[in-house]
Amino acid sequence: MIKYLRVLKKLKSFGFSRVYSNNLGDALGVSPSIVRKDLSLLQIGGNRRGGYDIQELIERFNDVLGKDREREVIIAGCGRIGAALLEYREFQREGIRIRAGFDIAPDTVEIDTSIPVLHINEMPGFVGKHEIKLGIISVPDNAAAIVFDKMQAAGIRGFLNFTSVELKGRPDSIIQNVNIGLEIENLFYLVHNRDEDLEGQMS
Amino acid sequence: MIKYLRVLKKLKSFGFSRVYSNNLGDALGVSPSIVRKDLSLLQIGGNRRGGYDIQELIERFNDVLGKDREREVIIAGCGRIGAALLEYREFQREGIRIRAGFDIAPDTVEIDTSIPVLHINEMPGFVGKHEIKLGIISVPDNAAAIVFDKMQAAGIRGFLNFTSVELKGRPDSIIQNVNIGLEIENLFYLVHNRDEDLEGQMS
DNA sequence: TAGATTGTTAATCGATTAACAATC
DNA sequence: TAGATTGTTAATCGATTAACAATC
Repeated sequence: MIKYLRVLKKLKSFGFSRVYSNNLGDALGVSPSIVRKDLSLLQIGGNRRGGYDIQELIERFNDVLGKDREREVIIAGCGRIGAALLEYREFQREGIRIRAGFDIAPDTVEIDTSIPVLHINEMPGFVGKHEIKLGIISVPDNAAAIVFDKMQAAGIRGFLNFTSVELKGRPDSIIQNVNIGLEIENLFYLVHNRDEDLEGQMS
Repeated sequence: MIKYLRVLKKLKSFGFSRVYSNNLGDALGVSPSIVRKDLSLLQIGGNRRGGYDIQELIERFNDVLGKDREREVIIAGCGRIGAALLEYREFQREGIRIRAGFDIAPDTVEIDTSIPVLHINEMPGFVGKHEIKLGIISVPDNAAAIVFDKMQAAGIRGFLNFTSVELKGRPDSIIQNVNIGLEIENLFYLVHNRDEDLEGQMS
């Protein structure tokens, strides 16, 4: 999805103006068929000879992805990971704005940024007032469930969960897990069983 | 995969000794059929009346996942993210050991841990000497490719990539991407298009 | 026109699920 | 034995790929 946009922008910056399902697929690591299907799904027509117009694609993707809307997020838990995210430049570059960080001990958080760090109790009010819809959870595991509930009650509907707690939310909440420990465990497994070729099928 | 082990340990800590494909599936969020298939793939037999023996499953999973082997990893790039990972407790708890961090300016890295932070030039020697097979890449995007190449040349075969650069490696290297920006972008998209119900199919 | 690429349909593939005989 | 659960096969579902007519 967003990968399309990145590739398209890169292509544009290289001076291309049109692209074939073929090229796009290569760049994205998917088959041309999939590209064509995706694009027709977005109701973007190509030219049966000259491929697709890059500028047109970019505009349509910007539209679909809501790049023009306000894209704001808060962070709950400003420990090691949370603080690193507060200072993470990538976000600005992508047009994502971290409105605030929250912690039970905001005074102890030392970060080199102008983003305010407030007490967790102020979170619901802040979220309501600014109509924030997305939140990052980087609190200790044992606080995850409580903080999650509070965030949901405050109106947040999209969650990036850095804890290893499996959060169960309302049906209209979307939870994306980033479980670094699990990721590494899996890597160990894959690297060790690469050649042995045991069951490569299991999830 | 590793999730099985977590659930099984939890069940054990609750005092259970046997479990049904049914229960396990619920806990894992998959169907009983899948559990049965996975387990038979691992060549673990159950009892057609009493389900599976939890202890037996744990042992078998420990074996397959290589929990008993040395599980060591290095971190290249000790900036915001890298430093946070160096101090990340989850790893120890899971039996993963970070042997060292590497940076172009190791002196400037301030971390509250006994893990050594060395100059990136020492990385190949260190990796070779200790036979490290896994590495985390948390350098700036523009250094990603070079560092990746060096790591591969040094013998690392499993990578956790925190940059937004698409790394292309040898066929026997395994690269796992953790792209936080992309994750968030996707969340924005999902939250906004949840109800509108535009194409929920695209990758 | 001839050549090339789209848009779309049909075929393939793989993974999930249902179902049920085997059996503890 | 009767009841319940496994192990496995067949059916279903969805996603990917192949293929090709439409057409620029």
